[in-house]
Amino acid sequence: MKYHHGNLKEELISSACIICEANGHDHMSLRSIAKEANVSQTAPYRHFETKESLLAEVSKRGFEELTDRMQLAISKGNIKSANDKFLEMGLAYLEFGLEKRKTYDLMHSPIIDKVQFPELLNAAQGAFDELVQILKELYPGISEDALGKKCIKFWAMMHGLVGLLDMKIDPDVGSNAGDAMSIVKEDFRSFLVESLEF
Amino acid sequence: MKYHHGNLKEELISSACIICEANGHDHMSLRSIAKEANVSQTAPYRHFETKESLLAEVSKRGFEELTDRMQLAISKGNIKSANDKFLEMGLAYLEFGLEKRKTYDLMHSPIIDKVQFPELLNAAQGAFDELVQILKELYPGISEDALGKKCIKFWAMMHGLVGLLDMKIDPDVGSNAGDAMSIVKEDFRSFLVESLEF
DNA sequence: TAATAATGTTAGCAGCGTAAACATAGTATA
DNA sequence: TATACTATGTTTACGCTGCTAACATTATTA
Repeated sequence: MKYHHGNLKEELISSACIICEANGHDHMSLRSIAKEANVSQTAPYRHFETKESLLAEVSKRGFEELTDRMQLAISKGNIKSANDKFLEMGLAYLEFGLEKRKTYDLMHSPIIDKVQFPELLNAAQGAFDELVQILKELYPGISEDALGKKCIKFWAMMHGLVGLLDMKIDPDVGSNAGDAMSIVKEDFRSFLVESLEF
Repeated sequence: MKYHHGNLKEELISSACIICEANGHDHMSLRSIAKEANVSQTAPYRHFETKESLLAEVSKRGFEELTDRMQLAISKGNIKSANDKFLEMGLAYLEFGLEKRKTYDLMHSPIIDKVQFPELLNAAQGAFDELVQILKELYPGISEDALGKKCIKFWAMMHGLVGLLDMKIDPDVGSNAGDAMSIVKEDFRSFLVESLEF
């Protein structure tokens, strides 16, 4: 057993990512992460000033993965039109939110002050910029003001939809209404198409 | 100093509401609440099984206040049309999210499993039902399916907008884009009117 | 009036984030 | 190569946390 680990920082981060998605960021302790890496409880403090800064790193990687997924979604060979790209991107966003729900929660949790972590802020901005680009493509010649509004609306709706997932609140509008997400899932494409007509 | 407090449960809840909105639910300890009520650290356990169940009560009251605000907004004397009611309700929702941001965060935090607290679930459903009612009024004769979709979209967008507030992410579409919320605030009404045409 | 239930206190556990002091290993400089 | 310096690890300890168990006091009910 050598004294120096060699790759501790990276191992702590990836462990944190796994534990965060498994247990949720609120059930994740620095000590348990250190134990899993077979180092002492305080070893992480040689690489992260606080627990929050480790969480910020996890959050940052979440935004990076989200960005990657959105880029990948619109760069598929068979996707041609801006409209299709828009749909695929929306789906990619929702899928990320569904599959990495706990990480998604961390990314939007108020416990991390993004202003204190410029790299995190940058990663979050990067994901948002993907959306801006596709909307620019979709509405060529649109005014900046109108584009800004469309971005906000679409982003807000996507974010709100993910939030609805585990709210367990039904749009109780009738006997066979079903839960919110099933409605969205059933025909997400037509759902998104409608929202294009904001 | 009498042994029995007399009204401890209620005092703990209202203290918790205040501390939650002041510090955020993640910077709120049972012990500090107990101290503020001049009782021992463990006294709260005679009224709440866990800390989570006290937070559930705070969250529930948040949803009740939100519901009250939305009801109040549409019952003003000068509001007549369904369209105006819809706008006022949207404003009321956003205002609540702005003014009680920390409480709003708790209400949507994954740390409380709403399924474990039926009364909380009920309160949340109550707020959602307000929206359903107004949309029913706005679109008489609408199919249940279409109504469900409109509810989801509108709710998601409102929720997403509140979330945007402290995301510090700009829709960076130009030099004078301004931040997301200022765009919304500037002309929230026209913003909402547009989203009626989902 | 006596038993019981409700509601408070005290003491103590294990886990947490974190700071301080110290140990070891790798790196740069003389 | 010897030596200083820096990076990265450990040990110990502090105060705070949620929570449990055992006990004390008061209110209610039979």
